[in-house]
This record gives sequence, structure tokens and C-alpha cells, in this order.
Amino acid sequence: MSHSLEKSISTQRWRRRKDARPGEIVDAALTLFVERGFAATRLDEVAREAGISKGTLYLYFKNKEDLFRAVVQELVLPELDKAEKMIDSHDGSAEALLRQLVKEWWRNVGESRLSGIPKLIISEAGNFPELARFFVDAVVLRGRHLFVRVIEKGIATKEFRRCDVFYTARALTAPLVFSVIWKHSLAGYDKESYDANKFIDAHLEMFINGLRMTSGK
Amino acid sequence: MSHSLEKSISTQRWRRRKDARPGEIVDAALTLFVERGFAATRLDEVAREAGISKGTLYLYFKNKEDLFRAVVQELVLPELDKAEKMIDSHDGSAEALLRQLVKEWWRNVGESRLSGIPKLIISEAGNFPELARFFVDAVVLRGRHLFVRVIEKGIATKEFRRCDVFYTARALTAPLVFSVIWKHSLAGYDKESYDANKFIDAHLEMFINGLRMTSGK
Amino acid sequence: MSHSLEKSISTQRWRRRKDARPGEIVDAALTLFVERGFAATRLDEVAREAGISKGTLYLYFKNKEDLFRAVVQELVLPELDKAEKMIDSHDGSAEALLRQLVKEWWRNVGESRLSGIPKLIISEAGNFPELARFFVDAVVLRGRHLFVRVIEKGIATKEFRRCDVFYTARALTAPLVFSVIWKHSLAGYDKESYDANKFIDAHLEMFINGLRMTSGK
Amino acid sequence: MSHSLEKSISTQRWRRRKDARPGEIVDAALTLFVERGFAATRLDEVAREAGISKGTLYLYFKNKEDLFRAVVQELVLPELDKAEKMIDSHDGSAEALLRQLVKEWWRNVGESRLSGIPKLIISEAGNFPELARFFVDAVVLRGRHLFVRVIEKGIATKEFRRCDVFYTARALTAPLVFSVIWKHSLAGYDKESYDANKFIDAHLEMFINGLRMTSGK
DNA sequence: TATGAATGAGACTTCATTCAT
DNA sequence: AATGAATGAAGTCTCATTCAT
Repeated sequence: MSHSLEKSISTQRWRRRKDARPGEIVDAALTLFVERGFAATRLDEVAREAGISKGTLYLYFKNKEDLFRAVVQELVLPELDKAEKMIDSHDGSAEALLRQLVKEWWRNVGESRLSGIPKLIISEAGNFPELARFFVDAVVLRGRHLFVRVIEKGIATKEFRRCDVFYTARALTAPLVFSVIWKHSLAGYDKESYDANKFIDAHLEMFINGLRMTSGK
Repeated sequence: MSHSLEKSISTQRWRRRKDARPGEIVDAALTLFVERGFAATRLDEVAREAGISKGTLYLYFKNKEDLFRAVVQELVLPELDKAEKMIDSHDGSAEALLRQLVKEWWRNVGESRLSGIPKLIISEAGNFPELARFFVDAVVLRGRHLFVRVIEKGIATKEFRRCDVFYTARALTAPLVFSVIWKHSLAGYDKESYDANKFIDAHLEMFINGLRMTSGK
Repeated sequence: MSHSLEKSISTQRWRRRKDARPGEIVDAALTLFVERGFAATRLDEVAREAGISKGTLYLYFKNKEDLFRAVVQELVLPELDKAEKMIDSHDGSAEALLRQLVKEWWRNVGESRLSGIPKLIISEAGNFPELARFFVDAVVLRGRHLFVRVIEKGIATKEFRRCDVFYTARALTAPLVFSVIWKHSLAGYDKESYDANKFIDAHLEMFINGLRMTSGK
Repeated sequence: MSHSLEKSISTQRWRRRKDARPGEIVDAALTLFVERGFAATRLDEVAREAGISKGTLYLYFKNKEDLFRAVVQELVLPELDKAEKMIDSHDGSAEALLRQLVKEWWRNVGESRLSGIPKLIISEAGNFPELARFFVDAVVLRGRHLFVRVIEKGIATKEFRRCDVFYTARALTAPLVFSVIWKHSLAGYDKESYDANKFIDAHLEMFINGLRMTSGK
């Protein structure tokens, strides 16, 4: 019995290892891809960062490009699912929902390892048109429509003034995205003090102010 | 005298030719660097695009990195000079100046071949820290301070309300920069209609509105 | 006693199983080595074809080269034993024996999976000198001497005319061997109809005709 | 003038070098491919044998497979052209022509570096179906038809007896081809004395004897 | 000044072999 | 005995850089 238990555990640990591998590799790859770009990242380093050998990479990913795709798909899509559920289940005002949406995005993307993905995608879009297309459809548009839904809801409830919801959504998200791009590129070289939270907060306040029916009074 | 003049002219023409080469090369390199990134751009192609042979590149640039630096420095710095002169010589209201500044930026950078540079720099900052540092100091900060000056002027003349001028400048420029990054990366894959001019205009109106002393009334 | 017998049997069955494995592996390897050559054959595929895992190969063979040797030795040598016995026990005319020898070769080698071995050996001789030497000594020479013995017998009984028996044996066997080489290489691409049996028959008739004391009359 | 001459010469030498390269590489590759097979031949070695660097190979051949194709096509086809011209211009008896054809084949193929090609093709046919198809159509069939033409001519002039010309051509050529395959594989390990010329001569005599109208008398 | 053939370091990828389970 | 995850040496191919012309 103890034997069977032991075996079960060890097998499990072993299995666990196999199941955990892809995740560990994808994490290592994300870090390096964001830092150096796709072409300049050597698989040697991804392997070392993931604590495995170069050959092992190929047990889990067909090639470098396949790994790149996995990084994007596997890390991003779950976040969108979460955000959609949040919106569906929210029952407060449109403004509260909008604030919540931005706040969650900031916590789950802006301050997580995912924050590197926009910079990565933007850098490599030219070399991976298919991935770019996928990303725009599955992430950008889907994400934008989350915001569109919220804005439309606010207009319906007369919380917000009428506007072109698509442009408004873009105007709202552009600084968020820019902020994470900045963080992963030039932020470290900018000597003028900068607090992204403060930047985002100010942006959000100004934005919501602009959206309200009675903006100034 | 005529002889000396003639010689001077012919020398100049010759010089011109010699000096013109780097410009053509730099142009070709910019296009390709923006499209594919630094690492994925082959000097073969830069040479072909510039209409010269690969070996000739090395008559003008020490190596690939040197060419990269030249692309950034030679194309960007003149624009800042122009913008500074424009501000210095402007004599209207702060608001008019701000509008003018954005308009000129859009015309001279956003709609020119220079529009690819932000994306390029952001993509390669990780691999070229020195260049990143240079770019931030010589371009980003200097550019930001143009806006800071204008905003401060508006505050001084009481056209604008008091605010943190650095954050305000960032909030003003972020969408501008984001717009050109977008244009050179994912814009082509976004099926929802988008007019960058409209986006920038709306942003500017909202922004100036937010800056005015009596914003709503 | 019954116990011991039972044990012996079960041991034997077990042994058989153990011994059977190499046979299946060797068969799988033969097929693939013939089709692709030694270097281009992956042990992955040999294992899959044999229905085992890659690691299991190494329980039976030291390495890839060892497997290669086993393919040749284990499949070929038994055939020569059989042929030798056949000659020893034959009691008809030399001509009848020669016909029988060719016929058996054709049935047991030419039309069996062994037919691939000549092509395999010829292809890899350059990379495996030791194996080539072994094959020439243990198979080619030994096989040739079977034919030499039969021809000498025919000369002794005055059925056949005198000749250089070694060259004659070569001349007799070359088309046989060529035929199986062809079958395993280019035959599939030759659009002109071809029946190997017919080819061999015609060759044999012509050959025996040439050997007879009174060839034409 | 001397300057221009010098330049012309040196340029030419340079050009000549460029033109000669592919041939030198193909020669080196033939040697190694025949000796070791395609897969086991390292491009490193081909380059060293050709006296160039590894990278230079890729200036002349797209990849290893392309080099393989070039080896076959560029070396073999010219020989067939020569043989065809020989047949067209021959005006003796069919027997004399047949003897000549075999003799020339032996001299130009059997004893030249080309003699390695049959072994090479046969070894790699499984891995390069397209090349195999090309070789059969462009070389094997075309070559066989040279012999067919000669045999048909002999039948027409009543020098030769009627027969299935295609099988007869095969029976004639099989030992020729086998001979060069043997030479490039196991010949070196066969300790029994062997003279290929003698082998071929004996084969040819026997064959022509078998073909003559009055074979025995 | 201009060329483009040549180089070789370095990257991706494969696969025979090992070993913990 | 059997597995299959893991390894790393070795091979193919690319491309920035050099240099003879």
C-alpha cells in the first residue's frame, strides 16, 4: 500500500512536471521576447531561463514561432474571459463599471507580466502578420468591445452623453496601452519622475468627466 | 576666379553626391527597420532598397548599429529644431500655439516617414540601451518640454488652469505617439474604421477644453 | 517433474517473448534502413514500427550501429545455411541443381524481405567498413562459392564446358543481385513494363545454354 | 594600355573563378556523396574538399538537396548527348556499333568519376522521389533506348535474332551498371581477384554471341 | 568610390542516447 | 522489462562583415 502510494505520488510529481513545463517555458519566453524582441531572443537563453535544455523546448513547441504564438495566446485569452464575466455580473452604475474595468485591467494586465505583450506584438507585427491578425481580432477588438459595451450602457441609462462609442473607447484605452508600452521600453531612461498609477487615474478622471451628461456644473 | 568658382561648384556637386548617399541609405534603412525591426532587417535589403551594393554600406557606416543610430539622429533632430523655432517666434495665444504645435507635429512627424521612428525605438530599446538613453534625452524630454513650455505659458497668461505640467504634457502627447505606433503595427489589421486625424482632433479638443480656466460654462 | 516441465515451458515462453522482441525490432529496422538508408532512419520510427518505445531499443541493442549489424547478421546467415544444406543433399544433375539454387534464392531472398539487404549494404559500405568486410566474407564469398561448387560439379560431370568458375559465378549472380537492388530503388519509377521473374528466367536460360558442352546444336 | 590589359586579365581571372566554382563544388560533392551517401555527407567536408568555406556553398546552391540535384544533372546529361551523337553518326554494322557503345560507356562512365552516380542514386532514391523520377526518365530510359535502337537496328539488318528488345537491353546493361555499383561499394573488400574489364568483355562476348542469328555455328 | 565574392561565427533544429521512474 | 522525458552534440543554414579587384 505504501508502495502504491509512493508510486502514485512520484508519478504524479513526474506528470506534474510535464504539465508544468509548457507554462514555465512560456513564462521565460515572454520575459525575453519582451526585453529583446523575437529575433534577438536566443532559444538557448529561453531554455536556461526556464531551467531546461535547449532540446527540451522542442518537446513542447514545434519551433520558435510556435513558442511565440503560445506566449500570446495562452497568456492573454484567459484575461479577456475574466473581464467579460466581470461585466456580465456587474450591477452598479455604468460609471462604477467603467472605473472597475479600468482598475481591473490595470491590476491584471498593467501591473502583471502580461504588461509586456502589447510592446511585443507591436514590435513583431510586421514579421508575423498572421499573429497580428489573430491578436487584433481575438484581443484588441474583443477588448475594445468590452469598453464599448460599458459606454453604450452609460448612454442608455443617460449617465453618459452621446458620442461615437468606438472612438471614445479608443481614446480611453490608448493611454492605458501606451503606458505599458512605455513601461517596457523607455520608462527606465526617463529621468523625470513618473507614476503610472497617477497618470492613469488622472486620465480616467478627466475622461469620465468628459463623458458625464453635465460635465462641468 | 571663375576657375576657382567652377571648381568650388563642381566640388560641391561632388560633395553633394557624396553626402547624398547616406541620406538614401538612411531612408531605406528607416523603412525596413520600422517594418521588420532591427534584427530582422538584412543589410542586403537595405542596400538593394538604396540602390547600392552591400559593400558600399560600409563606406558610410561602421556597422549595422551605427546605421541604426544614424537613422534616429539624422532624421529626428532637425524636426525638433524646427519646432523650437516655431515656438520661439509664435506670438498668439497659448491655445493657438498649442494647436499649432500639435498640428505641425502631426504634419511633420505623424504623416511623414518619421512616424515610424517611435515604434522602432520602442521595439529596440531593450537591445540598445545607449541609443534609448540618447533618444529619451535628446528627443523625448526635449519634445516634452516644448509642450511644457506652452502649457506653462498658458497658465501664466491665465488661459489655462493650474496643473502638473509634466503629467499634462504626457497626457497630451501619449495619444499622439500611440497613434503613430499603431499606424506602423496593427492598424492594418483593425477592421473597424479609423481616421487618425479625427482621433487626434477629438483628443485635442477634449484636452484643451479640460485645460481652460472655465472648462464647462 | 511436471512442475519442472511447466517451469521450463513458462520460462521458455517468457524467453521466447524476450527473444521475440529483437526479431520484431530487426524487421522494422530492415524495412526502414532499406527505404531511407542508415543515417536517414530515425530510431523513433524504428521503435514505433516495432510497437515499442525508443528507450526499449537500448535494452536489446547497444546502439544504432549494433542494430544495423544485427539486421544483417541475423537475417542473412540462416539463408546461407539452408542453401548449403540444399546443395549437400541434392542428388540430381548439376544443371538441375543450378536451376534449383537460383530458384530457391529467388524465392527466399529475391521475393522476401531479405531482398532489401543488398541495396542496404551497398549504400552503407562506405560508412561501415567493418560490416562491409564481414558481409563480403560471410555472405558474398560464401554465397558465390555455393555457385562455384555447382559449376565445378557440372564441369566435373562434363555437363558444363570448362571456364573460369569465379567469373562465371559472378556473371550468373550479378543480374540476380542487380534485380533486387533495382526493385528497392528505381523500379517504381520505371514506366516500361518489367517482370523480374521473366528477366531472371531469361537470364538463367541464356546462361545455362552458354554453359552446356554443346551449346547450340 | 598595359593597365587596361592587366585589368582585363585580372577581371577575367576573377570571373573565371566564379564560373569555375560550381563545377569544383559539384565534383567535391560527388566524391563524398558516393562515398558516404547524402545524409552522412557533411557540407563542411564538401566545402573543405572544394577549397572554399561553408558559407560559399550557399552562394551557388540553395541548399544541400539542390547541390545533390546539380551533381546528378550537370554531370550525367552531357554524356548522354555524346552517346546519342555517336550512334547517329555511326555507319558500321549493328554489332560494331553495339561494341562501340559499350566500350564508350565503359570509358566515359565506368572508368570516370561518373561511375559513382548509379550507386548514389540507388542509395538515395527512397529519400528523393523526385530526383529518382527525373533520373529514371532522363537517364535510365534515355540510356536504355540507346541500346534498344542499336538492337532494333541489328534485327532489321538480320544481324541479330528477333527478341524482346527492352528485356534484351536490360539484360545487356544490368551487368554494366552492377559493375560500377560494385566498384563503389564492396569491391574493395572482395579478396578474390577481379578485373572489371575482363568481366565486361566476357559478358559482352557471351551476349553478342547469344544475339547472333546463327548463335552456335 | 564601388563592387560582390568570400568568410565564419552563431542561430535554429534534429536525434541518438541516457536515466529516473 | 519498459517507458518517455530530457539531454547536448552536431548539422544545416543565415547574414554581418571583410577584402581583393
